[in-house]
Amino acid sequence: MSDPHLPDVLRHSLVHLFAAAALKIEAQTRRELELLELSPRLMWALLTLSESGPRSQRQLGDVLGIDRTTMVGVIDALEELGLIARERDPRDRRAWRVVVTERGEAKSAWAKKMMASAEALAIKNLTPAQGETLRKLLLKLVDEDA
Amino acid sequence: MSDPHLPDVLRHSLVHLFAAAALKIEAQTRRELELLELSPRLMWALLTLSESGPRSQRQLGDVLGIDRTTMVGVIDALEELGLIARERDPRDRRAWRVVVTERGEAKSAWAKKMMASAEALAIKNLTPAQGETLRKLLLKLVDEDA
DNA sequence: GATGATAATCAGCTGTGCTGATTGTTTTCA
DNA sequence: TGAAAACAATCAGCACAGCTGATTATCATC
Repeated sequence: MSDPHLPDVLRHSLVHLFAAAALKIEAQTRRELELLELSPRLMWALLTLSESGPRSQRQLGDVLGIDRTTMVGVIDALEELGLIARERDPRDRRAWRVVVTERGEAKSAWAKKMMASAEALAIKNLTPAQGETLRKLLLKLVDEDA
Repeated sequence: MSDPHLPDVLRHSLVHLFAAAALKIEAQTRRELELLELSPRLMWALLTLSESGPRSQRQLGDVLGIDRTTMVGVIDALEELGLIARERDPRDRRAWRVVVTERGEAKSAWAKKMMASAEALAIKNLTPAQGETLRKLLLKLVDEDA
């Protein structure tokens, strides 16, 4: 799904257009994330925790669509960076309560700003109005099924 | 990047919206491709060959963004299905000339129709006008850089 | 004609995600 | 109450995809 002379049937297909658009924004995001020393996945986990409050690893994985066994490593990494902490959940001592540290909250705030600016940069050849239209259409397309 | 209760910052982000939209259409496409007994990748290769004429494996890989060593297997698979044939290129006997067989052309025609119907189904909660707007915005977003 | 580049291929490395088993804890319900 | 089932987290090891590097045959250069 790349560039040089892909035939029009494919170049104009929605499958390709979405994939290419996603790629473009992800590339921009990834570049900025390197400055924050976070992988996209770590950022998603951190932001979700920061926005939705403490969760067990299992719950967080369900929300993010990450396998339970893979989640272990993600949380390990965030903990090593001092961005989250594992606390025993007193109401269910099988589970960890994953909480965001002060440092994690600060990083999360930065990440949110960074996402906004990366988006703006990635769609800069659209007018602001077009950008809004695009977002609205995508939300409608993605949100519900019929 | 999944569903149940992703926080709004992420749910409304373009990164997520594009990824989710791509996923939705890919799922639809993949379902229909199973009837054609093709993987997405094989379809892309076949359609590209059919649209753009015979190519060497290397050229085809460049167009599709597929590694030369991976390309070998793709062409093997298509050949086994009788959809393409390897001919020696008389002007450069190092390279294969990959040509689409009659059967491959027939399959390719089906695949094109299938793509159109999968797209239509995937965006059926948009009006036709909205669908066109979306495609136009995506093309503008993706095509050139500035 | 010798040197370096190029197309296709293959063996084997690497990274990512998963299955299945284990440990400790909770829930269920006989 | 206490035995059986369910469940959170973890780990070891498998499976798969994509790639690096080497090999063979051919071409281009000079």
